[in-house]
Amino acid sequence: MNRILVVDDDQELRTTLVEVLEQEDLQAVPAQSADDALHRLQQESFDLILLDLVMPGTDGMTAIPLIRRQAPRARIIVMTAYASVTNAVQSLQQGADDYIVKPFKIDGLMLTVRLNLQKARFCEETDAADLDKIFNGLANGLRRQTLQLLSRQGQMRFMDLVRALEIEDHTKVNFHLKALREAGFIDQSPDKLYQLTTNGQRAATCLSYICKSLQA
Amino acid sequence: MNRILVVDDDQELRTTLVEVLEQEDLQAVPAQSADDALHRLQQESFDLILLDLVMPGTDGMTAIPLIRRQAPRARIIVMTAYASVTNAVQSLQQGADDYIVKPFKIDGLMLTVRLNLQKARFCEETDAADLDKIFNGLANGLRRQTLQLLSRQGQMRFMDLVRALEIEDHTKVNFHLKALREAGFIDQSPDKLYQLTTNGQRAATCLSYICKSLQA
DNA sequence: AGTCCTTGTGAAGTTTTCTTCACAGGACGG
DNA sequence: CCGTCCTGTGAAGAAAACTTCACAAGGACT
Repeated sequence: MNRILVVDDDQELRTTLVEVLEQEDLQAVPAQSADDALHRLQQESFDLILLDLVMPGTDGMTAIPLIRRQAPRARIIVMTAYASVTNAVQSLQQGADDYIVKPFKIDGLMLTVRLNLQKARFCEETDAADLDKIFNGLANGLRRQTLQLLSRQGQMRFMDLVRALEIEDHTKVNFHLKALREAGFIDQSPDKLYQLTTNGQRAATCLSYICKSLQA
Repeated sequence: MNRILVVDDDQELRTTLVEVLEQEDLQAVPAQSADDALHRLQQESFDLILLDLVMPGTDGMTAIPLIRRQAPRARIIVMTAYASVTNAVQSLQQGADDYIVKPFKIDGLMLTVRLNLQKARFCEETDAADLDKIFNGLANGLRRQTLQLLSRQGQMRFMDLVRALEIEDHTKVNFHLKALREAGFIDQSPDKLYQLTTNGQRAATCLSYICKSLQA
């Protein structure tokens, strides 16, 4: 069952939210302040956090990155009565995942909650196994170069790839291509051209992000 | 010099923006549509992209993830005359980095541009480590868990770490800690507490970024 | 002093990954 | 038809990564 942390200083709203969520078969825990929430996060884990922005003590905006650090996986949904474009942008830049404006209809909130839980679930599924695959794919220099090449060129023939990589022994390249194929990063078009799969593109994107950030 | 791509279907605004940016010692290139922009991104690279949302052809919102894919490291700033909280949230969820409302004062725009370029630069500076080292550090599941743990907890004693990882044989953990230490990702405080180094934090950030990008 | 727990080291052994080599079928030009 | 290049497979060996084991110094507690 999904666990939700409700952070709001307004006791009435807090308990209402908890009740509503529990009616929907979700496990909800109330927290009356950001510090209370952070404290609770140290002990238990949550899938989703409903966070009020305006609170006494540590305010919600400040709390977002702190929460994010304690619970990197959790979806953070900001709730606020003082909504503005600037404020919404800032919230998301701080690391929130969604933003809803008070007062809201219960239905609207539940939709948002469900949507975010679904995204979280999708993330979990892709998680452990895929991560290993990605890192295995990216663990080798030759494979990284291959992904980058294919990402840039789109499609390539085997020997062109070998020459672009400047490897004498083509079977060595073959070995790594096989590894990439088995990891689901590349496949071959009917005419034998190698190309990235969707997952491969994803991995290449990860890679290029890291690479670029490493170049001074 | 920083390179900026200005994507707007309004010719007048487009040229004005390019002029203003060039006056500020930035290299600006105009694009009249999302497709034009994507095409240009295939050939040249940009540090920052000013993107109008409402355009004929592929609209800006749709273009965001496509641009993001071509230029994972570029800062994307959305400009729109039809601003709303919902629209801003959606833009950022799609992968934009910032959002400004038309009409804007040139000063305000420049501030936003400068701020985003600075963030981009900061990102670049933060990673000076070696790619192989990062991937070696992240190649192993146990090491990834360790980095994440330390990133969340700050400092940990050896045996607490071992127990948190649920590994029976403490020497196994020791082996990987040594690897992480030699890779420069972790070190030990005088009282033997393990903690992330600056590079380790970078690696952990990379890791969590990758996790995140798997959700997208 | 004796007994645990913590925090290690180093070597031996195992597993995984990578490289190299030997070979082979198909395409294609001459 | 012959040689050559493309595209591949599979096995054997080398190298790297990982695990396990044996052991030990230093605290802490009794």
